[in-house]
Amino acid sequence: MELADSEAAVPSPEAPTLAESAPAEPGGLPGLVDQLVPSRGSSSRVIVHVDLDCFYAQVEMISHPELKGKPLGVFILVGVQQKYLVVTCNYEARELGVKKLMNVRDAKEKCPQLILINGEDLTRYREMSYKVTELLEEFSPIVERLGFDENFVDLTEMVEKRLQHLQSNELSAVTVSGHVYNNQSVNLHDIMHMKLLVGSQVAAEMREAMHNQLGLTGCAGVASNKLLAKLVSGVFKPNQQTVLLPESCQDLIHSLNHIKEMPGIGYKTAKRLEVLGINSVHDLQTFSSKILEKELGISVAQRIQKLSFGEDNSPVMPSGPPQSFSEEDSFKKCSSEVEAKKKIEELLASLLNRVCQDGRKPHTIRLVIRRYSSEKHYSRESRQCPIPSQVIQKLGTGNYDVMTPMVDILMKLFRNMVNVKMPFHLTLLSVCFCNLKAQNTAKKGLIDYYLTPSLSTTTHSGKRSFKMKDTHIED
DNA sequence: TGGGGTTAT
DNA sequence: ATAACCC
Repeated sequence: MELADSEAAVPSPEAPTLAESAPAEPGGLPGLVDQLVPSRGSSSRVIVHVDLDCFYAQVEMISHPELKGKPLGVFILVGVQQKYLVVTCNYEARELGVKKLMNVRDAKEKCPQLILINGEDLTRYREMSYKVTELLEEFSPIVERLGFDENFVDLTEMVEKRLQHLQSNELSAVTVSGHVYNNQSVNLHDIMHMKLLVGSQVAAEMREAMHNQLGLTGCAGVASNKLLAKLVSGVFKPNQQTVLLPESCQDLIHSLNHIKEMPGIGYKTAKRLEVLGINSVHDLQTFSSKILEKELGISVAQRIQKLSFGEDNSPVMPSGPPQSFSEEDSFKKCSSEVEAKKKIEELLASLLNRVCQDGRKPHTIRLVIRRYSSEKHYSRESRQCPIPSQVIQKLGTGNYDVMTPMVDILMKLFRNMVNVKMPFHLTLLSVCFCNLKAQNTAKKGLIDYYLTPSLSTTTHSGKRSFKMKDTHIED
């Protein structure tokens, strides 16, 4: 069976096969390779998904080495009922019956010796998370973050280079590192098999480096696209890795018990599919494309139906530095402007620290609220506006008071959303800095003006012209 | 269920 | 500005 990847069906001229790109000189890849290359031509990729084991718990065990070997849970305060939940725990705790998202009461009952750590402050988790990403970027710069504890890396180029440097007699000595999904046997004459095996070796090197340099363990999955790499990385846990060979692709996706388990099909889409009688991967594969497009729109329909076949042509997008910084606080009730201002000031203070460390400067600020509603309607409202250029410039520079003007702006945004003369009941406040730019203060506006006049935020006369989506803040 | 993030519309 | 997705 050919690789069930949509791009494989369309050989692209700019993506030469291994044979075409191999050096013609002796000692490169000799004639043997010609036999190895599939007649179709192939732009098949090798992707690894790296997934840290119970990340927060691992970070805590590094911070508190005396806790190693003991059952450990990380908890946060949640919900309108203000109860504590264990968001993650180490494997010692799991063996004693503690589960993720378990109420702290139940967890303590099951496991009285459980040690609990407050996981509210994400700072150390965030820092360690970026150390992992940076370590992976040393292998290949194409690294995409997914949350704090997962990364995708596109290994295609690396793997092809490694294969090219092998002598023909070494080719048959290539072995897999870790598990092969389904225990499928490897065909040493299949070029994609060889690429994936080399991918599994790189994955092992990555896990080894994470362990040696950062003291972290995790899983890895190697496959021909992101979807499959992610699905296969979870097959053997913890601290193990698995490679998927193309012939076992259908087995892997049919191992899902419900479409909701398919990454990319979230709560809403799953609910709408259920109404249509679609529950399993097979249901989705065989459902009428036309009807699905009518129900979900052509874009979502085509994307998720491809996912159901294990096809995913989405590229690994290098994440680079974060595109936004935000801090939230949720609570039972906030019903006065003074109270809101206090909370906003707290959020802002920590954000300013983070933004200062980053070095880049945010050009937009956003305030997010959630209003109390008896329905479970989980809906947030937000207002954003540009940060005045004078305030931006003072951002990194020590002790000028940047809090006051910022709080001022935020309170204007607040009053734009909330009629403070009427009673209100909020359950969440969040402040977000986005539209980050390398601090290039002087000429940037001018360049922007020439390149994209309609999007420029600064005119030569110095007046502001806001984008439509930014709310004007005036007195 | 929170406290983060991203992209698409 | 919101809604969907991910963790």
